[in-house]
Amino acid sequence: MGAMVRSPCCEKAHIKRGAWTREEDHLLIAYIRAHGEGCWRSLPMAAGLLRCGKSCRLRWNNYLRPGLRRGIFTMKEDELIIKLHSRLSNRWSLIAARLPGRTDNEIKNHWNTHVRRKLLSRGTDPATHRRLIHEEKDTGRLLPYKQEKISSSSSSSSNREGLWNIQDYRCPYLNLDLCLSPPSQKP
DNA sequence: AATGGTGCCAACCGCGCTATG
DNA sequence: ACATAGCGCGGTTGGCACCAT
Repeated sequence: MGAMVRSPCCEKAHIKRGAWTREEDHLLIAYIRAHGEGCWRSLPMAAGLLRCGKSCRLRWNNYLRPGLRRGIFTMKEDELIIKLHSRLSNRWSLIAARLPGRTDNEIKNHWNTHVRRKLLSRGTDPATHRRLIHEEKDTGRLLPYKQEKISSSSSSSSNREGLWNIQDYRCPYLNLDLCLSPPSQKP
């Protein structure tokens, strides 16, 4: 069957999946301490783990690697995530690169569970970072911004172009000096 | 106390990109 | 120039913890 373009990431035989145990964590940490991060594919066997390399990499990057700060996101982190998301959209790895100690997975989870709600409660569409509007017929329902609806607002039309209704929600991120290059990139 | 619903997060899946032979 | 392997990313989900009924 030549349609098989890609083999599965792990051999079918005896590969463990699901939550990592303490013992597995210790094996992975010990191996990487001794040998450094290298070839993920060959790591599991060398480290005595019945996992695929991908699973090891994920566990290391998202949970075990040194320098991770886990726990509650601060308000400043939240605001930074919102800023960065407004510029970078769902490019979580780029966002994570600007939040020391946070992983892309963690930020993505945090976004989906907390930040989206926070923005919605502010009347901001989390996908576009634009104002949500109330649909009059459908009481209280928030909809994504539609330009033709804005004329009913009391604000002057001078600010229309930006779609950011600053008197309702001040967007602190319009003048960010951000770029898309990795933060560590040499000038 | 038992059951059903919801929120959360660690981990998985599949795809695209890059390196390598 | 091409095929393949491996890695990294982002979307998605399984299953646990917690809460309401």
